[in-house]
Amino acid sequence: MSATDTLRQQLNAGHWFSHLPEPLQHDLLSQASVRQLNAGQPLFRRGDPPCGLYAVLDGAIRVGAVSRNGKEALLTLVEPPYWFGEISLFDGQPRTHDAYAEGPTRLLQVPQTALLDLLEHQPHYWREFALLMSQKLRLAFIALEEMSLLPAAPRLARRLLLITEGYGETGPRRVIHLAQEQLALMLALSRQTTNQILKELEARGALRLTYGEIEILDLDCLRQVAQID
Amino acid sequence: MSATDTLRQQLNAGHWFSHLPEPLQHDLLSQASVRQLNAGQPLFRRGDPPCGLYAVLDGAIRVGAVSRNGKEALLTLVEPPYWFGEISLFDGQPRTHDAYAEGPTRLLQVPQTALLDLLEHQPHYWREFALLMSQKLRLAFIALEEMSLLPAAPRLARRLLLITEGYGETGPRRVIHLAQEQLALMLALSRQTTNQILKELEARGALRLTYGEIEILDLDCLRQVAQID
DNA sequence: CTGCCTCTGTCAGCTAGCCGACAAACCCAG
DNA sequence: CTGGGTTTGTCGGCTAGCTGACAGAGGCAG
Repeated sequence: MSATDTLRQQLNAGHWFSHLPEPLQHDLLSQASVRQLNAGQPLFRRGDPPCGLYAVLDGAIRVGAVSRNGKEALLTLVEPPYWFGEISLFDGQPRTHDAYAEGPTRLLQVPQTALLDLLEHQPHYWREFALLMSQKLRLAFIALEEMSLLPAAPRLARRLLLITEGYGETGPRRVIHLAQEQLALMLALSRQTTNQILKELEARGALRLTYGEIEILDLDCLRQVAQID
Repeated sequence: MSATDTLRQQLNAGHWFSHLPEPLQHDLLSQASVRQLNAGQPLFRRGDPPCGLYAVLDGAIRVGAVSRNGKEALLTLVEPPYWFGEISLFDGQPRTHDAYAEGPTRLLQVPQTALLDLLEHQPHYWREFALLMSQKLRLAFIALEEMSLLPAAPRLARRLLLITEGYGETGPRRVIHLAQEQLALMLALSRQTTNQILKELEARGALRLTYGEIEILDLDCLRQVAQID
């Protein structure tokens, strides 16, 4: 099997890519190059000019921002085989977030110019890329709403459900590899509060906590907490 | 001057529409119809099927959602000449929010089918509509981040700045017609806290409060509070 | 095996912002 | 100009979640 075939197989695990028209899949792969990042290495920062579209192949990318008083907000942890970086493709404006590697990470990059060339000749593909944006906009709206309407516990439960389902992109994952601190940053909670809620969920049998990992045991229990507690 | 010319003039006050290619402006207007809503009348609800793209001509549309325990989150108040409703155009999925008229409201509606027909023949226009989405995604990201990183006062100040600048779509407005309760719902603050912060800003001379209105007096003062307080 | 670093678990304060309550001001329809 | 609905202004008490601190446990490099 060729290297490209391996890539394609890996990427097909994600809904977005696997539902693209075959010619577009081919074009994307033929323009893409693989990049390797070391742990903690930055990919881009807020304010950087557009540099293209990315897919995570191995490892993970932290997408977030740091306020000037040092507090960090983690928007999300992008895991294989999720695509990201499309906003700047559309409006040509600078990056909205910092992105850096969480652990050693392998990425696929499709450069901005190659994409724009492709779209010049195949303008109907704009819609496919916009689909990526619509997914994220829906997720952002949900997050925004939960932030104002829900207390900590159900919010955390919902996020865990989203993560196990790969944010709707992939099949379910039972084990989430994620430090509690990271989860806290995503939910705008303190590490301590996060730990307390997780412990409570563990006591209820919804999940099991181990070092650097959360294992989901009982989806229904989690859903119950996620509704209105 | 014809009715269509009046419309066009009104819509050209917004950046998005005024920067569209002239033929697209024409097509949009020729497919559009004007709708009148009474105060409080719903336009669509969360979960409704796609029904097209809208522009506010007069009045305003409340976009938000109500949780099952009755708490309300107001995402935004859409004012002339802002366009909205484009997510469902791209993914064909149900509406993400409830939308209803705040006071008597005049809308322009371009039906979903007409848009899809148009885009069938002019696929490069997909990008123009995606631009609307990218604006909203950027705003949503900013809101999410501020929610987790900033305390109440600077968050409120920033929102006021955004509103006076028409969220980047129009020129500045000195007087904001908005009840404090609405503002509170947008910021996920209580009405009382919102009032307290506004009073403080008034004492500093940043603004003046009257019944149902906020008049911005000193942008620099507001910016200062908006940074890190 | 050892030492160091990261991550988890758990305290005991503390405080920002919530909630309920109520009075005053404003607006508008009859 | 009157009366009822809406919006603003302001209290005081309450509590969810933050902060800081520290001990223990797991992982890993040498």
